[in-house]
Amino acid sequence: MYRTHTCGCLRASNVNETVTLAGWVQKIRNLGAMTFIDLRDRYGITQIVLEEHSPAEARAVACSVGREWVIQVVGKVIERESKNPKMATGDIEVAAEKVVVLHDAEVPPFTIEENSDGGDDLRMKYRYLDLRRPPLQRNMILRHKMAQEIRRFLSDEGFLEIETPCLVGSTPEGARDFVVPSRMSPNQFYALPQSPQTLKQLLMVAGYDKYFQIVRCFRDEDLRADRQPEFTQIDCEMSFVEQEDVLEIFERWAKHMFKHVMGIELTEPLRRMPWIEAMEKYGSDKPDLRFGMEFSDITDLAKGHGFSVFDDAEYITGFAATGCATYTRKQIDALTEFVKRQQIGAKGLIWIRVEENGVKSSIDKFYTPEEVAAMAARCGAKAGDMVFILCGKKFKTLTQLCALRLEVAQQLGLRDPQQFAPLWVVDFPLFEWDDETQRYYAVHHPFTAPKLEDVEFLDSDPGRVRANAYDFVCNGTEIGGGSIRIHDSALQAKMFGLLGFTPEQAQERFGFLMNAFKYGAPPHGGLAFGFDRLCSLFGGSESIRDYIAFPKNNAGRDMMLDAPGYIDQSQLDELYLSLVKPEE
RNA sequence: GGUGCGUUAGUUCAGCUGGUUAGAAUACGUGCCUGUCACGCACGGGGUCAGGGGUUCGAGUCCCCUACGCACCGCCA
Repeated sequence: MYRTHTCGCLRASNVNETVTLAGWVQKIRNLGAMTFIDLRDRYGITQIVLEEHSPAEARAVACSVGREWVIQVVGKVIERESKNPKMATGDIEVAAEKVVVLHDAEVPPFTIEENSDGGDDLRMKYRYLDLRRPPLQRNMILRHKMAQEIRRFLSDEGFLEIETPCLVGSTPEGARDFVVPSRMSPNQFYALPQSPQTLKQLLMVAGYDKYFQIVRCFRDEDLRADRQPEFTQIDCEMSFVEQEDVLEIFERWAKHMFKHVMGIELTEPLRRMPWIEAMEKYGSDKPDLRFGMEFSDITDLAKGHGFSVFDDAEYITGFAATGCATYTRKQIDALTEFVKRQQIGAKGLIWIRVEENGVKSSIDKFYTPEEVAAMAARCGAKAGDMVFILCGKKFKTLTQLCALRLEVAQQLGLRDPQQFAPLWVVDFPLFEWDDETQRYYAVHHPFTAPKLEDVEFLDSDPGRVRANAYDFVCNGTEIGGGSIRIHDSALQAKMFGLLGFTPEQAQERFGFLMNAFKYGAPPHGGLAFGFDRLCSLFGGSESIRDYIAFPKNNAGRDMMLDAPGYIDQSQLDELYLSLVKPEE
């Protein structure tokens, strides 16, 4: 037997027991005649002690080991002479009688401690060492616990966990597919699923009216801190439901997760915000509601006073930055530079400083103090606040102001990861017009059902049609989203037409789904949550990499495996593939 | 496809306006030490300043290119 106990479980009540422990050497403190070894496994650290009466062989072995060696220790649990209240096992130590080296170790490239000294890339290359560290272990445990709670809740609600394939057909629209060549079908390719969307709809046709799956999805797009090329979704679908049914059950699910994972009771119903309100008040379809600073449309107040910047703008909007009247010229200039950066692209920033005795602004020469004060009042500014205003094309301006709002909130320390502000964003538009290709695209996907009351505008004004689609948003992050699907063949055919598919193209690309519907499709809908994002939300980190055991780097590479990599010519031959030189 | 920041000891970093032999902390090695737990003390080894090119009497430092890393924009139905 390698061990009788873990390194985290021994307490004063175990004193006088003879135990066997095994683990990694965290630290050796050799005081000459005495040697202390901190022995670590994922359960904790136990101090091993050797002194001059310890067996000579054990002492010799103990003095020879280094950091991260794997050793086994047999010894007696004794009460410590000097206790360590900072350690769970701090009342006891194990007086070693025998020490066995199970494996030696090279000096690790970074310290395996709570706060490592290693940089990101080094820790990624030696991910198996990074995963030994307590913070990563806590993250993996959190992820496990969350998966357990997801399964418990959904299973109790009658959902069946059903697996769908990873080798599927390529879908032309949406994200780029990862493709897999087929040896048995020369020149043909599987694709890895971007999500099991159509498969779960087929499960609804098959009568499995409550389905879920914690499932890996693949998208060959550029990465971000919150985006990996392979990621995990909590994928759910239900039959015979309307939007209200889906929101109800997954609101209970969300509250279950907050309660059982985080210990947070959410008693109030979740706020539901129409998409247009989210855009106009927060400049985003995923608003951060941990703080206020909502936007107000001041177009009517600002236009027509001879200030050409405003007069030429389609939309003028601003918000009151709480307590920022004290901002210096330098700070305002820094924020102006921030909004003018290429990624944001605003032309400039207008400000109004609101104080007890009046207002001062960057547009004082175009407006009377009363007119400036009216704009500030519209934005809800109180004495001590600073109003920031942007103008231009409506949605572009709103998006720019959103970036500023989040930046100001960051500076004010309002984006507290311990605080949670979840909500539903509802009533998304069904279509989005693309200037470049001069056609409408589905905001969500082509199976999303329009709102019944908006169907009449499908032909006359597609941009006005709202979808039965909804997102679960928390702290400025989209955690999940879904929709009621179209289950009517005629409406689905019309949708494909509006999205620019000929009936033949629609049949070729989505025929398997439309054909299935012919055999009796129930009304259905569902949603999917980003499991990695949910983990990082609960865990309090910005990056989902911290919750994935073996993540990819910025360029989509696995730095530990050094993948992707080249394959043998024989493998290529077998797959009927030949390579071309990338362009220089 | 694009923007920004970064790359100096095993590691994390400092290195000013270009100027003698590139430093600190930590880690590592050796020795001493009977109650440490960030042990202490002493000594020691450790550098292609990411790579290449340029400017200059002289480049870790300035310029250009490349590679790599991180963040972001585009992209992500």
